[in-house]
Amino acid sequence: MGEKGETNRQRIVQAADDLFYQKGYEATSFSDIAEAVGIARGNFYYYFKTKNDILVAVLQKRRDDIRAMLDEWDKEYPEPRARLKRYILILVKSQSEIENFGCPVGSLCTELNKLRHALHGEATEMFEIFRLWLEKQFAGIGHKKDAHKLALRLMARCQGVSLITSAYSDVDFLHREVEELQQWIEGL
Amino acid sequence: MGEKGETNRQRIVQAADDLFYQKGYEATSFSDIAEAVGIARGNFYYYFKTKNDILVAVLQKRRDDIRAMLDEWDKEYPEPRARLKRYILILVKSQSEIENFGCPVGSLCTELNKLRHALHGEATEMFEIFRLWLEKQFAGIGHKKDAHKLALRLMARCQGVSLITSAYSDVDFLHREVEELQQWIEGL
DNA sequence: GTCTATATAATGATAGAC
DNA sequence: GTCTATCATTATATAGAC
Repeated sequence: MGEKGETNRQRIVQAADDLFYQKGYEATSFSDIAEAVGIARGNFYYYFKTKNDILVAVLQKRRDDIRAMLDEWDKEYPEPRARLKRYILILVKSQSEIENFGCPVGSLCTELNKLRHALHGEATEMFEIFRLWLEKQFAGIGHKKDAHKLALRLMARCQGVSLITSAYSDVDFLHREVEELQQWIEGL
Repeated sequence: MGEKGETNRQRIVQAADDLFYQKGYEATSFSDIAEAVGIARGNFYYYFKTKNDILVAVLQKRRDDIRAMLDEWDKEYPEPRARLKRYILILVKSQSEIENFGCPVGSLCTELNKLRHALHGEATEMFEIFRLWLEKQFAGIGHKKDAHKLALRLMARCQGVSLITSAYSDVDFLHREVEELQQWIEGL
């Protein structure tokens, strides 16, 4: 595997990642991905044998991306409360994507769950990475006992905001809820 | 259109409704629906010409079902606060379906939005029916000015609970959040 | 590593006998 | 109203030339 090959493989995974998010897993075909990357369908199978293999790679990449993002936040924000507020701020920073396609984590988990897909557990792992990180931050502001409950609640509230925002294409709602969530964290 | 025809048509719509919820719209084929009803694929087209036509009928039925349910609640619960608490109680009453497939309204809206489907607006109409009804109840307990904001917030929170519950298959989380939501309504 | 076929199955959809 | 047969298209997937 030389440099060129690695790069092309990465391009395929990135294109699949985007399309699974924007169109959904089922609705995305090999042709869609191949077209987005600019390679022939046949060549496609040199990198991935099945659609399942691509999903494995996409989920792996997403988990890596999430871990890298949380590491960045840990460096940038020393205070646990500031980290919690940064988490909520994803909604604002990704508002246009959320308005169009909802949350990439939540919508993929929902779809794979309905498909009774073998990789549903790997998708939920994305939530788990966030949850464990959020628990640490809640514990850090003196809610060690409630950390689990609060972490799940915060994720759920952000999921709800994402879903309603995309259903209504209403970013004003998103901003109102982010404000309220920030105040909630502030007051804990 | 005789009685038998009406009944068979209703059976098709009911089967499609269930399958769109449990498997998703894209993942459900004509064969799936025909098999569930117990009729041949060919006969199927006597009732619906396109998959789009079935979705129209399913969305129509869902909206009718929601309106009928809210009318029932209006009769059963005279107090607006009791009505709001009844709304939240859907989560508990449908807990096993939610654990397996999430919220039928939210997940269909998300999928049709990603597909850039022409009927996405009709799906969001389901949320609108709930929202208008919730607004009335919030206004009825003295939150006329905040009614819009609170209605959307309550729907979003229930969506978040449904999504996390299904991702984790964690009905304990659902019960904890329902308890918290009931207290929130109680304290308003 | 990349391409052009091509195999195979399933999909949405139609025609027409009964 | 119901069925069988069939079509066109698209999907995943493979073989093999270059």
